[in-house]
Parts: sequence; C-alpha cells; structure tokens
Amino acid sequence: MSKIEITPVQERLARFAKAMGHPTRIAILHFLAQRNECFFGDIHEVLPIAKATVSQHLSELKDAGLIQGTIEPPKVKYCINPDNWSVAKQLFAKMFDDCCPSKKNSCCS
Amino acid sequence: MSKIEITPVQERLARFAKAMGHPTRIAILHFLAQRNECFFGDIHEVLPIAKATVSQHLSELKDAGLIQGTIEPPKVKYCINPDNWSVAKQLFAKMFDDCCPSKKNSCCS
DNA sequence: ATTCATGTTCGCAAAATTACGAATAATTCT
DNA sequence: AGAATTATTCGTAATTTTGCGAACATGAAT
Repeated sequence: MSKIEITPVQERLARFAKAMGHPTRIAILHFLAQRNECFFGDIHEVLPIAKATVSQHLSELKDAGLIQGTIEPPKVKYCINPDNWSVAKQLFAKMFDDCCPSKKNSCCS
Repeated sequence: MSKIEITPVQERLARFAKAMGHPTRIAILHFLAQRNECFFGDIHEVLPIAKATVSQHLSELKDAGLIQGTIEPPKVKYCINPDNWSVAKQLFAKMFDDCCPSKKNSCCS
C-alpha cells in the first residue's frame, strides 16, 4: 500500500555490492587481501587487461569506499579501506541474517 | 608475474554482488525477508516503479539465484532461494574475513 | 466464448559500464 | 634541463543496464 522508502543504509549496501559486482574487481580485492605490497603495478602485472582498465576498476572500488590509495612517488599503493570494509562486512552480514531461510515463518517453506 | 585466474567461486560471488548492486533490488530482498506473502503484486504495490521494471529486477535476482518464483494462478509468489542464499552468505562472509584489516601484516597499517 | 486479473515479454530510448590505446601528469634520476 | 618511470585521464567504441508503455500470455470467473 504505502510505498517503500529506500534507506541510506540500503543505498550504501547496494553501492558496495555494485562495486563487488565484477569478477575482476573481486579478484583485485582478493589479491589485495593476500599482499602487503599493493602497488598499482603489482596488480596490473597480474591481470590480463590494459592498465587504463585496471585504473578504472580501482577507481570504482575506491569510490565505493572499499579500498584506498596512497601516492608513494612514483608509485601508488592500494589497500583495503579497513573502516568501510568493516561496515560492508556488517551490512552484508545483517542482510543475510535478516532474511528468511533461517526463519520459521519463511515463505519458502 | 603469472596472471591471475579468476575462479568459479569469484565469478559466482561477483554474480551475487552484481544482482545486489541496485537499491531497488536490495529493497526487494529486504521486503521478501519481512513477508510470508510474496506475490508480485505485493512487491509492485510498494515500489514506485512500473511493473515491467519490477519484473526485470525480479528476473535479475532470480537469474542470479537469490530468489525463486512459483506460479500460483493467477499470481506469482516470490521468495528467497534458501540454498543459494546460504551459499551467498558464506561466500561474502569468507570474502570479508579473508581480507586484511584483521591481519597483522596488512598494507593498511 | 468472453472478460478479468495477474505478470511477463517486446520494443524502444537514455544512461552507465567495460575496455582499449594514446595522451597527459607527476616525480625521480641522470 | 632532459629522460625515464609510474599511473591517471581522455577520447572513443561496443555492450549492458535501467526504465517505460504497450502488447501478449495464462488461467479463473462469468
């Protein structure tokens, strides 16, 4: 009856999800998780795509807040953004816990 | 040096994330989580968008495996797909746990 | 058989995404 | 100052996504 209001939390969760919604970006996140050294060149070296494209994917992840980059001339060091990573983790966890499969009154019974 | 192989698991995680990467679809998932009755009409009634668009979003969620729909003439009942929901939950949880903020050797220190 | 109620599919347009090579900063090294 | 290294930005093209109204399909009720 009354229309749904899309909340800022839902917007934020969708933003995180969208940033994670590409195999290459998932691979980048996994790669960053395994490494201490996170220079752009290290990431590019390991991906079979042009550096311009790598840069775009990194921007996407950075704009969503999942990673951060710091300039260490002449290189750029990338890493997970710990604060937002933690937020994303909690938002996804809450999302998956809220939903019905674990409830008794699920419509999926 | 050696190129990254994008794994099937990463592909699947990205697929889930992509489906969740839109505020309306997050709202739909939340709505499904709160309801026993999950008819198309209930969902459409509550969203400020055309039914064709609602149907598209539901298809997107269904194709990704996050929800399922059963025909109950003349209505269609939608709900979370419990099996895949559980898979998605675990994949996201593993992703967020793997990554560095909780590690000592994080590049984000 | 017609009508009604419910959703999906079609056809289209606008916008966003993905990808690349070339050009452009920015900083160090010679 | 000039060359070299590193990464971003620009310009472009192809594809995908998002959204709508209209048309269509399906089964129920008259």
